[in-house]
Amino acid sequence: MEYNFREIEKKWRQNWKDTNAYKVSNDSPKPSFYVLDMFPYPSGAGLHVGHPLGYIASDIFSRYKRLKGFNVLHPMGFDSFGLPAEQYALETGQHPAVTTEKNIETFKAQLDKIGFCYDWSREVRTSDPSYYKWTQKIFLNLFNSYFCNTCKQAKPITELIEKYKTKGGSSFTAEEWNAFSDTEQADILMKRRLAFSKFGEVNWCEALGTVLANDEVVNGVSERGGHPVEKKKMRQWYLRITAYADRLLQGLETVQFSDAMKEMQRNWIGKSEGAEMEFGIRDLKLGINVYTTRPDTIFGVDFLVVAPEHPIVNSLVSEEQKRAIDEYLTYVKSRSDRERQSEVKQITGCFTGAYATNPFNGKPIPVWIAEYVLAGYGTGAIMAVPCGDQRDFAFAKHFNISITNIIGEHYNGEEANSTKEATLQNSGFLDGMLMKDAIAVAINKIEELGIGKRKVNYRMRDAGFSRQRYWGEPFPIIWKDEIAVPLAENDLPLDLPFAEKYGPGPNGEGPLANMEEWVNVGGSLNKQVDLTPNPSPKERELLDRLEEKTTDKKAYGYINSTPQEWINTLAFAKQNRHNPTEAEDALWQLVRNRNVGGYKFRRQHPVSSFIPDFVCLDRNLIIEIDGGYHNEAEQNIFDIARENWLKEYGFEIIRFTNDALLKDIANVKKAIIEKIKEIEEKAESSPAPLLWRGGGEVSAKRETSTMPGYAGSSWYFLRYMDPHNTETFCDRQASDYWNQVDVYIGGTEHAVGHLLYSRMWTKVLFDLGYIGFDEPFKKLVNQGMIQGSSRFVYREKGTNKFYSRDIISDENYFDKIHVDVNIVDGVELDIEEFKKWKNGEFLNSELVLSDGTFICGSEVEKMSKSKYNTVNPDVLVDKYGADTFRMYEMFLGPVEQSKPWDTKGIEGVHRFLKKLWRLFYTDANPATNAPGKQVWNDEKPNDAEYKILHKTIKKIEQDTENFSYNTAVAAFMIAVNEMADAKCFKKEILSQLLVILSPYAPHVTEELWNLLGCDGSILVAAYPTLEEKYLIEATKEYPVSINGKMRSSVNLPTEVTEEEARQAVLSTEAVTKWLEGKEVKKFIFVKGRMINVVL
RNA sequence: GCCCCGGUGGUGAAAUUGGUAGACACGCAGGACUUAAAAUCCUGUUUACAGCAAUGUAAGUAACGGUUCAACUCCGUUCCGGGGCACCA
Repeated sequence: MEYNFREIEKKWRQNWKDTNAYKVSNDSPKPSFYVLDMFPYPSGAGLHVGHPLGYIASDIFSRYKRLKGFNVLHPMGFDSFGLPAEQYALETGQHPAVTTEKNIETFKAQLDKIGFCYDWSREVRTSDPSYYKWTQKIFLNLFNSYFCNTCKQAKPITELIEKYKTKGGSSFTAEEWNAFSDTEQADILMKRRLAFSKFGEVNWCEALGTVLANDEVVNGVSERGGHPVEKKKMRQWYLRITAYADRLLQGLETVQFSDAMKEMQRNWIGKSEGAEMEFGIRDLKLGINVYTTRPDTIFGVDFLVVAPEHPIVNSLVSEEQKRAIDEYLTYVKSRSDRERQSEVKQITGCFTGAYATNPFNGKPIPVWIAEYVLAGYGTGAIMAVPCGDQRDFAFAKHFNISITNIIGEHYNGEEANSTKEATLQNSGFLDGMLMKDAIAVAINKIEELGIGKRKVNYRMRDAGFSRQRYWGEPFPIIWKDEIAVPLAENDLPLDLPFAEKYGPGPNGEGPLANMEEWVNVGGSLNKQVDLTPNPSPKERELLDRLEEKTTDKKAYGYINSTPQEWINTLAFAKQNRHNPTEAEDALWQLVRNRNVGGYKFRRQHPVSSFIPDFVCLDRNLIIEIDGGYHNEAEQNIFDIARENWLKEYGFEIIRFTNDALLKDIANVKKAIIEKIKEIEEKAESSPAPLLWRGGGEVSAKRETSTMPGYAGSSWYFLRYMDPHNTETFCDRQASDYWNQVDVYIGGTEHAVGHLLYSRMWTKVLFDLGYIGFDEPFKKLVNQGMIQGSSRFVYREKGTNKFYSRDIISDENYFDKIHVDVNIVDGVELDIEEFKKWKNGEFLNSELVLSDGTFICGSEVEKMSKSKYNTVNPDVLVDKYGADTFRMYEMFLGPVEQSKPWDTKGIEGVHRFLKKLWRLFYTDANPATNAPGKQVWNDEKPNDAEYKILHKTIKKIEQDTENFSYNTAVAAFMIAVNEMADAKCFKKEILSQLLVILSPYAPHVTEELWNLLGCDGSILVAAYPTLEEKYLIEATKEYPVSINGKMRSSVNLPTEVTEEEARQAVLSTEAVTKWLEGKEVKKFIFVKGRMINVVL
């Protein structure tokens, strides 16, 4: 009888399947334990040996915990929405649902071969409607929630609406709120929702006609095809993860992640504390807000720098600098993100001509613009302190700006010094203070003077949540006019419609936009949402008046002729708003926030089918800003006709030319105020009878984006707890029972993506009361990457001759070609296989050998099919069995460590299992055909044998708890070696050894367990209890050092006293030799450890 | 540039609170069994020097320095490798 792993493993896998051995119940008196793997994306390539590393580690831990008496949840599923399937569909026309299904089957078959203890009845797939129904539901929870800034948690948006209705908001009263139209209210609410929509920049690839995700853009060109990619503003969905920045930081204190992982998350969140303060601009009634973390350096400010994109720039530029600034702005616009990033060290900038005033010493400070200041961080403007900041220093040197030194000798004139330890000089009221102390003093002063305030900034941005893609969750959102209307819960799931083509839609929309029937819900919409317009009281009044006046609305031009036209008008207006001309922006800066006359102005706001540049609805005033083309005769006629229409609606119109406005904005302001006064004095200043809403047939469109890959993975760990629930995503009882994931195993590549998003979703669900914990993962273990070890053959350039690596002196004369690692033994090429490889591509090549062998070159690279360095676990499992494969992967080294794969050592582990087998049965003798015999027996073990066992139990427990599996495997080897040496074949010992080994090698241990005649399955055996009494030693071999160097050893009773030890040691021969003629200065005795004699 | 994590035999790697550096394997060398091969078993394997040998002496955990009776382990400086962030004020 011998270790026939193929039969054994097949037999037990079937048995475990038949008996539902891995099925886990939510109803158990045992304590719960949750071990989770990061679920895989089912790619077409299948598994390579790198994938199972983490799965094996978690499987061992699950089995161990189970033996220890826990009810262990250890599920697996698939992150099955995503880009590769869609790209594959684009190329081959195969539907992603089909390829995904196929890939999952392959994955499961491969995983099953390795013998994992997953409860497959709990499998989830993110692309399954029964799963994404709940992804959509949670999205709606996010959509219908806001972040309360006082209680720092998510709350239902209905509470906010109630507050607005009764108490108003920060910039409007309750009355005003109630008078707002639906659109206005929706816009305000959108600014608070946790999942929200706004215009944002996306990567637009004109050549591909599509929007690309960040990871599809490499160095400014598309990953596929290498086409240029530009930034484009489009409506996008976002998650307001910034609201949770602080809690995401604090939560890190409560979880066991590696320091590196925590650090990465902290960096990503990028919290910085400082102050925001205003610098007044001379001769202009303007101020520039800057953000700084070093207010202590305020007296060292030599210039201000504003981001080129900052809206204030236009108002700052002086007449003399206008040309230069325009040129610089043109230059900045011409620069791609790629250039800006790759040429960081290149210093560019331009002086605006404006001067700010240092509020503390009145010093004039030149204001510059430069691309090194980012519009998106802080206020988009900085105070530059060249003596303390290297970038500011380089800038000052480059443009010859004089540098003020406020840190004395700490500044050497050669480079900036960002120390906080210097004593301040030339710093007014801060003089003589240590910089780190001065920070608080300066902030207090700033607040006292009312020129600024303490401010915390985060580098993290809100997370983009929409993709112009097909293979993802559709948004349960319908756009009614400009308002996002959520689907009702019982209309979920909103199924992803079946697609036959996967090309992009119009205007940068995703493939779904091409499916008109699906997109246009219009009149066909019945139960989903009430799409009847709900006019505000003011609108209602206007509508009524209009109804009285006319029966033919279209004749009056009051409304668009079709709903579609109206929607187009709205969209067009929105687009205009986001692409203002220079002059428009300047005027907007002037009139926004009720800055002029206290009236609210809107820009690019539809009035019927017209979109005036600016409109004040309160005073029926329209402001038009004309570019040069308005001088042309044809345009002039149109302008007049349009004015007449608008006048008929009751509007007054004033016009300015671009140039006039930019030249003298103060004058423009005066003109507007005068006009308003004029209107106010008129008797008939009643509001204009206008409509800003479409009429006629009810119409709406579905959101055509889909959710990103991380949507489904942000909450999947909850679904495993209660996977078949049709009432809710996870029953509260189930999540209370299983609670947090106790151990989560996966790679570091998700450090700032998945791990942050799932932490945020957990916090939101916690805030809303759906679950009882606000961190999803208690402990995170990062498995290392298994790299590939590539092999190369070298072909002389321009020939068909290959040379063995060791006879090549200069690689430059050769083409280096990847060769399949599976046809190379170590570095020696299997020449026969090589000739057959790639359908005989190298059949006629000449190989120049050295000493009869052909040696390959080698290099460690990422494991990938294209590098021919992948090793398929199936092959190894076939050859050595799953138990050997599992143990070998663990034996390779610490789980967290990355290492190149090397199949060589697997023999050693396989030998170990065979040796284990021989403790039970001898091998059959093929020569004599004599079968192997049973060697195990029922004899009572002796103390020495108990000692081997319990020593091992102790070590395995420690190592397993610490995920130190490589040393655990070594401990098993030691145990088996010792038992073999001691001829310990006793059932009592062996059966316990099997139990502790079973998490590592489940198949062979189950077989032997049964052969021993033990009860039931080893999967549910009791973990042996450690009995310390067998480990107590009567004597100990104490190492003896002389002056710290190991010289000898002495056998002493364990409970020896120092004095006894001293006498014993000093009288041993080996020691007396060293003592000759010297005096013992010190005798160090560490009980149970060692002895050191100092001479 | 900044922030993490590493650096130990020919190779993968071990080493509780500082306490016998190299466990356990791979590979290699030699041997046993065998007609032979496979399988299995045994011995040796950090380096240098001395010795037939057991063994002894010296050096040794990237480099240098420090703390300590004692340092792979703690501290400082430098070098190398891996990962992350990258104009974040």
